[in-house]
Amino acid sequence: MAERLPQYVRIYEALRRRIQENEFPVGSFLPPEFELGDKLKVSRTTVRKAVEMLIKDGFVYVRRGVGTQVLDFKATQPLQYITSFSETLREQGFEVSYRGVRVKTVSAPAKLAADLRIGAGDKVLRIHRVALANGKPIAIMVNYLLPEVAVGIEGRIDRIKSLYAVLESEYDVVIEAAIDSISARAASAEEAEELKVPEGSPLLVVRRITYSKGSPIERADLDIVAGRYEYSVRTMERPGRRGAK
Amino acid sequence: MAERLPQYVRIYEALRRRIQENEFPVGSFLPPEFELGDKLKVSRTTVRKAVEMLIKDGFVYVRRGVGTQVLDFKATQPLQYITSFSETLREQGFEVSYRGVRVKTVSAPAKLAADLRIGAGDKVLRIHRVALANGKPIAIMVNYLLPEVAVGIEGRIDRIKSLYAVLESEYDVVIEAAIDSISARAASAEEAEELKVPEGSPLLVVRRITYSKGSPIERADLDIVAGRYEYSVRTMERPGRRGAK
DNA sequence: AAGTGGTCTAGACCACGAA
DNA sequence: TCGTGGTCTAGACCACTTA
Repeated sequence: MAERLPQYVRIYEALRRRIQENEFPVGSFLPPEFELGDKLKVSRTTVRKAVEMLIKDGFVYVRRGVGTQVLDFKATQPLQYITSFSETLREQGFEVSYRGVRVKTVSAPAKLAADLRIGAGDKVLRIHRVALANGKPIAIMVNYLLPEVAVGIEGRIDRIKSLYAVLESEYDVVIEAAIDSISARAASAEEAEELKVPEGSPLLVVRRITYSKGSPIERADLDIVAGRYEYSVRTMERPGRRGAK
Repeated sequence: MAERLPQYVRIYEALRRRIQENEFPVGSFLPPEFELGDKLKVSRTTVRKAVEMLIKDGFVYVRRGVGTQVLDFKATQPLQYITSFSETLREQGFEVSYRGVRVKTVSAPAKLAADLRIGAGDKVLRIHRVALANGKPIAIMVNYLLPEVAVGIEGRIDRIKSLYAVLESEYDVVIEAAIDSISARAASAEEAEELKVPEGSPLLVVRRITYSKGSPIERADLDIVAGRYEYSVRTMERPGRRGAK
């Protein structure tokens, strides 16, 4: 059971833990990079990779000539990673279940085909579900999967709690990136019926395309009852700027 | 007028340009890293920093033991950076203007104070505007600014096209990160009146906290008419994983 | 076996901020 | 002036893929 993680990841995790356990309180400075390198018996380059991860996750703020300062991470959660709708809800303490699961192989209409970079009319696996949080409808979820990605998944959809987790663990699919487009609209009569809300109720609409090995493998369409879910994301500045004037 | 950019940024820009100009077509491989280093007279480490930027922006996909392959970047736009609402609209070809600008110093209610990490009741500058795209109302924008951040900005709000651009260029404020929380709800009677839509129409609600030097400096509340704007974001996998089982 | 990217070293010099 | 982080070098060895 050897640790297979690179040193910089281990150092990142160690520093993060020490920050979270208040060994480095909010507002204090981390030891200088060369000193961390000496103590941990690694080069400064390796320390810097760990510090870069801390920056990306919002734990520290670095000022050249000054030092690396611990931020109030409790108020600045790291959220720039791919999030799963069902897992996010579970983390918030909801019991997530599904109702009305329908699986079908369908021909992709033009927009979907373009999103998945396949030909219009090509077959995709369509999984339609209503997600319930603590037994209450919260979203209509429709996933369109490339058929070759998860062969035979149709037969076990009912027992799946998180589609992404199953893809990663059972089908060796590593999801590397996702693009989410978020908008809002009013619920149609049909959607209102499925979600048990009045027709015309506002819905938060998330359309996600997930990528593995540089190519799209899935599109997910989520129609979420407004007020029961909030989508959060942390964005960062572009690197390599000079502020002239 | 010397270039003050680091070499890795220049190499990143050069590679990106060559990809976009089809010198490296979609699906082809970039030269190996050591070869790029030789040709450009830099170390492989520097080349790697440039390649990491290309990965983050979704231009290439790297496989160990194989090479660095060019992705279909036209379908996978880089969108993980802080975006300005008004600038995004302008890029889409809309003429953006504002109506009903109201500026006022107000006492922060509890939630706002917590978001900005100030005391409840402390003074903040409140800027309330209705944004118009091609003359048509598209969003109610309310910005709450820490008073010390942009002293005297009240008098020139009318002439400001992009708040963030003015903060960066005129007040030397560098916005380094932002956290957006996105939800949906129905328009109240008052909001409907301001936006010229029927009461109860769905709104896309974006609440953003912007950070400079590790601390919050502003909160923006956007209530956007549904269907006229789409929020897009690209998220990535966590680094440092091993898929056991 | 050969070739690729992934990690890491032990230095060096520069740019910036504070004293 | 001094100490910090920012950039960069010229190597080295490892892990993985393909043949």
